Amino acid sequence: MSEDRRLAVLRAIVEDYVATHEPVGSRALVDRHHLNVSSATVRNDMAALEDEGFIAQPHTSAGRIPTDKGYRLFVDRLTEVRALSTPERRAIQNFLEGAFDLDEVVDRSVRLLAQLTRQVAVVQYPSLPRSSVRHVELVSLLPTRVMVVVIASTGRIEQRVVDLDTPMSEDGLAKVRQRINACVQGLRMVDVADAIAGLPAEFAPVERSAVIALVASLMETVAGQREERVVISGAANLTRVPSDFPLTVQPVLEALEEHVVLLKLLGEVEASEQPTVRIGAENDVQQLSTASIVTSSYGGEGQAVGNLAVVGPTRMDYAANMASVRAVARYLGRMMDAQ
Amino acid sequence: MSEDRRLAVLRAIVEDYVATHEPVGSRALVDRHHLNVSSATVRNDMAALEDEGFIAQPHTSAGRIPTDKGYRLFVDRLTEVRALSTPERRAIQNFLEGAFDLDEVVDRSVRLLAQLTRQVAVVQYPSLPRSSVRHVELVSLLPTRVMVVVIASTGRIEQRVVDLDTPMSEDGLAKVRQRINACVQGLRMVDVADAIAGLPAEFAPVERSAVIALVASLMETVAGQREERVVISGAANLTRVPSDFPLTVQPVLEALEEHVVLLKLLGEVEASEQPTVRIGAENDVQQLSTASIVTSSYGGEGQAVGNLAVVGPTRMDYAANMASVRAVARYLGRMMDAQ
DNA sequence: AGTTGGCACTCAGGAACAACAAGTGCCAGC
DNA sequence: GCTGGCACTTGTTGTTCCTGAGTGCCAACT
Repeated sequence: MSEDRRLAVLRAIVEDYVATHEPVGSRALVDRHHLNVSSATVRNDMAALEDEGFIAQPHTSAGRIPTDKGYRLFVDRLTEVRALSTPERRAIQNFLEGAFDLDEVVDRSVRLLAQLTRQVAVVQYPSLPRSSVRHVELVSLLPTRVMVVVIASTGRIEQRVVDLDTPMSEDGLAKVRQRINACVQGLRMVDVADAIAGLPAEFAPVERSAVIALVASLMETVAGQREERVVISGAANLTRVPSDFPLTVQPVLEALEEHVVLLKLLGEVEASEQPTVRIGAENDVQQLSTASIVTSSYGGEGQAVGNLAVVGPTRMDYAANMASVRAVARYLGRMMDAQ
Repeated sequence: MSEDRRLAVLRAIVEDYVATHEPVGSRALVDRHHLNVSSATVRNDMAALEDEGFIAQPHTSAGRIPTDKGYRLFVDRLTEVRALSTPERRAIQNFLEGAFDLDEVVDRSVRLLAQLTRQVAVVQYPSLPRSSVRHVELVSLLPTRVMVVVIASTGRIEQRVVDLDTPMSEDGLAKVRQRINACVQGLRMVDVADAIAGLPAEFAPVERSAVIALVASLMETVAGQREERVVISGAANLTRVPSDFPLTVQPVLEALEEHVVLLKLLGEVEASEQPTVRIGAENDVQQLSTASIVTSSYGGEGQAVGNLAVVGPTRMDYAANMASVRAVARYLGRMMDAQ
């Protein structure tokens, strides 16, 4: 009993099941794939695969379906992430390049990804702490009220209003603005706090308390206390599945509406630029134990600034989805630089 | 045959059907509501209501369900928008006031609305053309590249990058910034274009082309060519309906993902601060012909700057949803001012 | 006229049952 | 180690029959 053929059988089962969404039997298998053996032989292999836990039977007289473990083996050993075709890449690029600002880039990316994969797509905004400062702006709203605006290298804009206890003139504000920018421009967000900590000392005592307030507010902003933002698209794709999945569509949708859950989902995999796959119960979000997630980070110049993902049933086309995720992540990273 | 009783019967049918999601028969009706007549009498009334098109039978031997026309009559003549209870209002206010910036206000509003109504909620960002200018900022990225940032009175921030054909110094930029703000601060967006059209003429010829580019970019920004933004929440609520609705959940979800459709939906009703209801086929979006929409505009000081809506099956609790929509619209409008 | 009890009629939904088809496990033989 | 054959299991499909909720209509009552 050759080990190779057993793997080939597993691959065939996964492929067929993904295509048809129906348990696949030994007969159908030999018909559709040119394994040059009889159905009885395949049956023996299947029995072995079942013993090892790679496939399972929904009920005694039905075909087999892959288990999570089976998908895992499939992804690890039997899948090549194939590159997208040139026209496909062109389409992606054209679509993303039409965007004007960050909101639009992110919005288009997530929709594109949902469309390419026909699954639910999730894209995280560039994480503030992981990007750098392009410019800090101080806008005087009232003599004692200033809006602090931070423009990140990724194009993301963060703002916050501060009330000062002593009024500050436009000129004074200009001076502070100038000093702050001199200190922090180009710095990574995480380094900003240290860089400006000493600033208030430079100023005359009458201005100092106001400067302290401004600096504090800036620190808060770059600390990114505020929850990271994520957007999702393609929820409708969840409903487009045959009919037994609908039962599980509600918990999945609910989970996806919880930004906390989403961020956890995206956050777990810090590292790789290569797409990562988590299958069924492998991901810790209980409600998503019937779903698989393909994640990747994105970012310009090898520096990851955010993550994106595709969520779908475990019976998804892993190869295609990994390819799409990788492609969108790359172009998105490139856009971050270009902005 | 009293006209009043016929209306009472219709009301009872709507209420029961909304509660149970099952066709309601004459027997059940007299049991649950204290109409002091026999089921035979109610049957006569029902036959009349059916002739007039207010109710219908799914099949011969079943109870009646309201038609769109029936819901319409119910909403117009039989519904009082009851105010929310004080604790409810308090909860809303507390929840919304915790928000830091516009994104968070909008995000919280839409989630709140979805939670209150247990339907899908949609909130449009404050429309740029309908709000006014708080501040314009010009940020020099390179000598020949400037980011134009417009901060609206609602807290919304819009940005755009311009390439200049002649470089511009920081000082020059400061002068332009100062002049622009002097012209446009506090103006309504629609009036901005006129106000700055004459500006380039004030500047020396060497600077003029750059100023023209900046002014043009600012005009584009306030024109709001860029599509209006909307956010939705509560998609999971669509799946929480009994079981015959699932068939229609997909087109609804799809429609909701199309921002164009959403904006159309929200845009149709310009006017009233009072919640407006569109029932089933009354709204022109074909995919939503099995859904009802409760819309309202919101805005500070009687000035509408955006719309929000709740989308659900025609068999929704209109009174409650109208109350929630109105309440959230009010608080949201108040937040716009406060920011 | 308006209301009511009574009654025959309709029809969706469920239960019970048979026939069927797909698929399996296992075994003897090549 | 592979294969054909065969008995066995079980979900699916279709049929029939029954039940109950609900109706429409009519004759009688107020």
